[in-house]
Formats: sequence, C-alpha cells, structure tokens
Amino acid sequence: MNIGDVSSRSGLPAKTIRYYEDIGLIKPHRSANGYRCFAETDLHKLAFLGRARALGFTIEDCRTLMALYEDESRASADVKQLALEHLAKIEEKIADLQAMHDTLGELVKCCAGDSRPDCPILKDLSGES
Amino acid sequence: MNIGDVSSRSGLPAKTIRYYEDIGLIKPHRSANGYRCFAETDLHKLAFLGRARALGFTIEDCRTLMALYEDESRASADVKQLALEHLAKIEEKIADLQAMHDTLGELVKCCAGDSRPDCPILKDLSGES
DNA sequence: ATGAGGGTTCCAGCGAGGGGAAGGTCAAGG
DNA sequence: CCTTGACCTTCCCCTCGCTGGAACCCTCAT
Repeated sequence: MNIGDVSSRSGLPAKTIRYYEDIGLIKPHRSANGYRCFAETDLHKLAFLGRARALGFTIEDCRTLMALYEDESRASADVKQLALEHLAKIEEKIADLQAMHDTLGELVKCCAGDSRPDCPILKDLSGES
Repeated sequence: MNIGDVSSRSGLPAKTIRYYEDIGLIKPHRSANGYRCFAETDLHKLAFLGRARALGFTIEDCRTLMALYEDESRASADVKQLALEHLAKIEEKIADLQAMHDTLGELVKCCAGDSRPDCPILKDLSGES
C-alpha cells in the first residue's frame, strides 16, 4: 500500500503518517522507487494511534500504549495506570474550563449587550470589582 | 518601574511582559540605560491582560478587548458578542473532553488492572470491539 | 510529449510563551 | 577603585502535534 491508500483507510492525513514515521511510531518499508510501502500491520498500528489520539493521549502516551500492546506479557495494571493518569488530566482540564465558563457566563449575563459603552465584562477585566 | 517590579506586581513573568511588548499589546517607555520603564497605566493593562488570559481569551481576543476597553464610545454589544463566541468555544472544548472522559472512563472501569495481560483498553484501541 | 496525480524531501509556521547564553548596568561592600 | 551579585537587555532555540508549501521525482494515460 502507498501512503494515500493508508491515509484514506486509516482516516489520518498523509502528513500525519509521515510525521509518525519520523518520530518512530511506525516503520513502513520502502519500495524500489523510494515510496513508503505499508503492510496491514502498519495500517493497524495507525488505526490504533488514531483512536488513542482521539481519546486525547499524548504522542508519548501513544508510544507507551503501543509498546504495551505489543508486549504479550504486559500487566493490564500498567495500561490502567496510564489511562487513569490521563483521565485525571482530562478532569483537571474540564474543571479549569468549567471555572472559566462559570465566571465568564456570569459576566455575560450581567452585560446589557446594547449600544451603550457600559460593560461589566470590561469592568471586571480592568479590576474594578 | 522596571520589569521586575511590574512582574511581581502583575503576577506575570518578565518573559511574558516582554512578549506582550513584542506583539504590540503594551508600549512601555525606555530609560536612558535602555531598560523598559513602566507607568501605572502599563501595569493596569498588564493586569487586564492577565485576567483576560486567565479567562481563556486568545491573545487576539485580548487585543480586541483592550481596544474596546480604551474606546470610550464602544458598544457593550461588541464586548458581549466576543465573550459569547469565546463561551461557545469553551463549551465545545468541555464537550470534547467530556466525551473522551466518558469513553475512557468506561474502558478503565472494565479493566481489571492486575498482572494479567488481558486489557479492554488495549482491545478497544486496537479496534476489536 | 505532456499532463495529471501520485509520491519524496526539507523548511517554516501555528500559540503563547519558556530556557538559557552572552553581555550591559547599577548599588553595595571590601 | 574593584568586585560581586542582582538586575536588565537582545537573541535564538524549544515546546506539541501537526500543517502548508516549495521543489522535485515517479507512473500512467492520452
């Protein structure tokens, strides 16, 4: 398979696939003409990576997850720990965003949103509380 | 005021303050020795920027907000619209993160997390559903 | 022969700064 | 007077996960 086929079958842009090779996540062979030559296992790995990235795992997490996946003697505890740490980071981000949302939501609610210059949002940002 | 004073009084790192000057958000004067020389108004602007950034506004949003703040004849509607757009982006991010959280949470719940290699998380990532 | 539509490499850039080097300036202490 | 240490300056590279584009090569159909 050439990169275009792998791209459409995995849903990942060709650029991303080249990048993943660059950083050593996959190691496709090369044809005589220099083109990357992907096997089914490469496609499978790329799909794995796509799903892991979609769950928000970092590239380094993905590297670890792939290694665990390929290690037949892994302990599921290691996978679970990684997932739990990631889950905690997600929760933290949600909490941060939620705090912003609440604060900004309050300010927005207090803003008339008309043609007058009076604005509680700007007032808050400027420090007049 | 030198940059160190402004930094400690605004809570922003000196690097960030120099960066904000670089991209034209503030324009401190210079002393004879080449040091940046901040007035109270600069400090005030930096505090404004700090609060806007803490609410998750992008630098470009901050630029617009500052312009609105300094425009005595602004319409609060313009501020509110910017805030509402930002609020929508925040909500979108929260929704994305929440979806990840839910999916990953389910997988984690199903994973024994012991010394055996069997792992529903890896199973899901590998596409065996 | 030529054009379209693959593929390849390499370089630059995004946002919002952070790290650190190399050097100038200033006040206090010996 | 000299030095030390704490500031300040500019400059350039690094982050993360790609993305865009330039310049070039390969293959097949017309």
